[in-house]
Amino acid sequence: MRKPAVDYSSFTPPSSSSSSMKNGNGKLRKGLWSPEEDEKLISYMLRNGQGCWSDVARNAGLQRCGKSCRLRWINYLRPDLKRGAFSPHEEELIVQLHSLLGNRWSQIAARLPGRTDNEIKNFWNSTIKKRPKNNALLSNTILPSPSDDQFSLGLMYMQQNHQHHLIHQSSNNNIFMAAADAATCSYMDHSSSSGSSSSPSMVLNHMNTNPTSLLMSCDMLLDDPSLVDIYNFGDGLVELYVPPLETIITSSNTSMSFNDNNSILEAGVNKVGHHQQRHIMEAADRYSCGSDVQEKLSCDSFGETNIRLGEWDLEELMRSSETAYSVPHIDLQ
DNA sequence: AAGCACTTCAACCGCACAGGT
DNA sequence: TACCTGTGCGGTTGAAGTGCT
Repeated sequence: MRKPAVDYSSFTPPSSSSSSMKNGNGKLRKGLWSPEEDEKLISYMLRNGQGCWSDVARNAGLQRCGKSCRLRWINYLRPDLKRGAFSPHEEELIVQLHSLLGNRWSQIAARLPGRTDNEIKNFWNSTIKKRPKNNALLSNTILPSPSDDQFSLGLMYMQQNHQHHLIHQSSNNNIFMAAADAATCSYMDHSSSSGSSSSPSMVLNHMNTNPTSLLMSCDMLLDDPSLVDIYNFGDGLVELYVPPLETIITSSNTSMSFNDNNSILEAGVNKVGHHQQRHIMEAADRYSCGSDVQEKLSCDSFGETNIRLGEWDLEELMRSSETAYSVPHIDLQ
């Protein structure tokens, strides 16, 4: 049941006769999409781009709800989707990301360009989940933790030597994730610029449940010139690995403008450097706590700089992560 | 060839959240 | 403040494909 590639060259935008765009009797279709429906949606999206999905359904002449159109486009028709089986690297990445993020499929998918959350979710449920536990991980790091509780306990384990508290599923978790992401990104920069041979893995350290102290921890991580020491696996130091989202994005787009409408990215340099601050802001934005981070950083403006983001060798990271610390799997079932 | 069991994956459902009124 | 609408997410379902007997 491998999905076929979509041939966009065969789609010719229909002459936009508004009367032909109207729905018929108003009865919405369900179930599998026909090639004709696909063609209508693709043509409309290529001509008009994404707008209100209800309007898309209506204006494209589809007897579908907007939600269905969105799903079809995102999961199947989008031109930038990657087709075919998951590569071993993608597979390992999914396992590692799932060990950290749990069933946050959209966040996992965001780090796998061309893959959708639905695709990854299906892949996980049909393939990886069914493997014996000791085969679930290809080489390293944390065992998959299918529940959020396990995820939380894993984090608690990571922090126990610092007498920190359990990070539980709460609004604070977004900030934690932002800080964790930022720490990762910062490390990536640090590692690449210093030529460090340390494992390019994610550090979840000095993190706390309190959003403020968490952000301060993040600042500390980013400001500390001896950052690399954090990765030396001393007592209480735990290494995990999550690839920074933007480094993956830039594998296809080598530059990226931060002068968009996003006010968060208009922040500048104050307490931390450009690079580090950008990581925090981006991560914060991803985890919907941008205002908190912005307040914390109280920054100026990035200006209109197009920032070339660091390239990232996935294979190298995978090799390096073999040294990563393992967090015990805690089965709560 | 037919029937059955299993697998895959597209699509739906229900819920949460944000923004507008 | 309450309600409505749009959007996004994770869980689940069921149709279609595949393999085995």
